[in-house]
Amino acid sequence: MSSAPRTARGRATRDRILDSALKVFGEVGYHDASIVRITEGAGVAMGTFYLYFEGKLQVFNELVEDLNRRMRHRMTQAIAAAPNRLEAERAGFRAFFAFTTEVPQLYRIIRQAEFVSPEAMHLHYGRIVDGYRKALAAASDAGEIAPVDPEVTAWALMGIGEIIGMRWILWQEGSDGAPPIPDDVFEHTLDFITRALRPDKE
Amino acid sequence: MSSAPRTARGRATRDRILDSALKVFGEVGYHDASIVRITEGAGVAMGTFYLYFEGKLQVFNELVEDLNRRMRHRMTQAIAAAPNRLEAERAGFRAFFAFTTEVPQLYRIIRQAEFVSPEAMHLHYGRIVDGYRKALAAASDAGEIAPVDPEVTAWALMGIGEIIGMRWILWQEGSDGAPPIPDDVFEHTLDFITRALRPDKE
Amino acid sequence: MSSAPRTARGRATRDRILDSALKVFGEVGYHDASIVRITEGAGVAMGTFYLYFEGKLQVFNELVEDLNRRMRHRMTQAIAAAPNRLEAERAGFRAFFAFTTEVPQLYRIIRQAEFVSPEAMHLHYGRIVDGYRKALAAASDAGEIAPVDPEVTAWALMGIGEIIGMRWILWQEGSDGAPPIPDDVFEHTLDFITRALRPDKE
Amino acid sequence: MSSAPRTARGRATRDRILDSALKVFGEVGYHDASIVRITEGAGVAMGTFYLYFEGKLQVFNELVEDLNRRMRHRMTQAIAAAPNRLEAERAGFRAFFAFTTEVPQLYRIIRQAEFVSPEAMHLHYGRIVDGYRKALAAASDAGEIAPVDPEVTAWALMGIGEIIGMRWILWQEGSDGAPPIPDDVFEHTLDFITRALRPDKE
DNA sequence: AATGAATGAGAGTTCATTCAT
DNA sequence: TATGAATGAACTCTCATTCAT
Repeated sequence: MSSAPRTARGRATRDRILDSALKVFGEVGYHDASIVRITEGAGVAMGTFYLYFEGKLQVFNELVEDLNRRMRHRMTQAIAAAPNRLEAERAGFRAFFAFTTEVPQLYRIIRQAEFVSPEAMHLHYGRIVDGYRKALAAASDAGEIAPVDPEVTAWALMGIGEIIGMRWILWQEGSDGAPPIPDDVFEHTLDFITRALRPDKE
Repeated sequence: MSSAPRTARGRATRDRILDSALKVFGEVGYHDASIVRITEGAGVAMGTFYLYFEGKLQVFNELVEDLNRRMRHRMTQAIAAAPNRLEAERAGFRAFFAFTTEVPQLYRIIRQAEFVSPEAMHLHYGRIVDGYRKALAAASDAGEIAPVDPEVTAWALMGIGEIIGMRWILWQEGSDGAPPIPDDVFEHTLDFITRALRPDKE
Repeated sequence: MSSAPRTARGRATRDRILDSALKVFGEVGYHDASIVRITEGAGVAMGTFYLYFEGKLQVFNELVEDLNRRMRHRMTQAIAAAPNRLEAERAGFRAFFAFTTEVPQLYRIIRQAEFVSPEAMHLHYGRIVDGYRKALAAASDAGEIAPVDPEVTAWALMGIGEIIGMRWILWQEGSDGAPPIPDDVFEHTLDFITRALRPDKE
Repeated sequence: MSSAPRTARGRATRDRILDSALKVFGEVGYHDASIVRITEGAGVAMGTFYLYFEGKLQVFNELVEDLNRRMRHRMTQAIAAAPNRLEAERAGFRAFFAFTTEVPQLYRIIRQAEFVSPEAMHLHYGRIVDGYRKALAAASDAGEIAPVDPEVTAWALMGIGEIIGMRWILWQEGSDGAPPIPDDVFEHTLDFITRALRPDKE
């Protein structure tokens, strides 16, 4: 039976396992990620894994949850000071790409979740869209952006971010980690988004 | 050793296996799809599978290849008569959504390919982008659309199609198949794309 | 998934596994009986086990069922010609001890069932008692034996058979199998039973 | 290394572990009884177990030993005042059933011992039979009972007690413990025994 | 062309036991 | 005296693939 760590040592061990799981899931995928490989990466014995996690699936779900939270946190922080929606988009995408340069596994983990843990996946997208939709609705009402449908637009923007990041961050990943998104790609992406969102000139 | 079917009967068997594989991969995913399940679905014995395919991975690759070809064919056909790029986008997206309503598994199969067969995945996206990029470059040069970066724009559009279709086709899938995309979602999506692409008023 | 054998070869393999399971369960007990050991004893690979059985527990249950059926069959046959209940007891016990000399594992398997598969155990005892009770009730009514309570008496007789057989057959087991029950033990046992059952002299 | 408790506190801890072990072994059986579960039941940490016991097997043996001693003590006490063997049987069975109503686990523990610790099991049955045999031999010589074979008779009586108690005490066990044996079952059982033992009328 | 019995490496998971604290 | 984190051997079970028929 897994249980929460009761000591500082236990907490550290648990974190090392979670870190290792992120790397292994990101590298070889859920199915080819074996518990041994995860624990070896964490420098502990196999049984130790089960002191802290109920099983392979639970650690995966926890990872998705964790990444989602951290990602949204980073984006929220980045957006805070933006004077309007278009600036907010720029800051938000900047933050998103920066985050996934640090944790390129995010793309892979989410896409895997389709079969591994659909609930986790729906939660992930759902949480992002929820916030996005409200912000877009407000901006649309305020005339900061064109009168778009907030729901569809939120999904479209999310789809753009995902595929661009996948193409220019994840797929460029080398042994020394993922590169930042090229400046021109970022600008072209924002051009696209800006055109799609900016209010029509009267 | 697998080999090409020499008789009509053989061809039919092979097709039934491929059909079954599409269903099973789409339903439970590559890893949980067992050869027995695929062959049972095709109404043949397990050994028969290996008469026509070299293994599980090969059948997956063939499936991706096949879906990609059929999808592009449908889109090309649909676009043929379009008078300009914006109309072509409308027709192309219409065709794409129609195709994936028939074969919603496409979304799942492609997203799985990330780990199952990265080459197949890159080929899939690559082929689509290649055509897209050229068309966008031409349209951009011709002033039919705004002066966008063809590569980034192609990816962005693909990302939109994928996520919108996933959300409103795949995820709405019931026991009687996937529904067509709702009209308003389709229109909102095309509003978004149109705004992003239409040339600036001078 | 396990399934019934479809060919003669399959049937033979299944039987060999069942035989081996009986030996191994009887020798080291359910928990220390590993599937590998069972399959090695049957001369097949581990995976073969799962072609014919759903798991370790299922094979155990099947074994209990099988032993119970065979045992009751042997006893029923032996009793058939008995002129009265006391003779039937003699013939029945004779047959029971003969059977368990051939299959001394019976004692061990049943006693294990307490934890391994209580349902199987209840079924085992239940089936025996059912028949016994009816026979005793009839004999009691007919005045062939004393006016005993059939239920309690059935259990008592069963308890006697089990413990005497365990003591003088199972525990005497050597490498060359279990010995028959010593004649005097058998006679003493039947003396005891006879006294307990015979009608009071008027 | 385990060692005898040196303080009153240690003694109490040890007893709590033993109590918990009895419950757990009785409930889920030796193999499914985990040390954690036993220690949790005793309200101590896992490591504490090994301060007082050498291992799982040792605690099991100690339990068998303990139960055997307590059971025989209760029966000896109960029999002490009996005027003859038949009365002694009545008192002894009464005490046995009373004891196992308090500790129904006894049945389960003994039957498990077959594989867990054959020595413990033989010792258990051996000790009971030893006393029984002598008493029966004496009673037989004295003409208090029929001229039975003491050894076989001792085992037969033990077998009766075990199976009747199992059927009407252990198997009736509810969440609030085991019920006493029903009066009529007790009387029928003693009828059976009495008939089997009473001296022939001359 | 088709079958399905057989294989065995490899997976996730459990748990008695040790030992540093 | 007591703790609980850590270990790793051993377990049951799965399934892609082979091959005799």
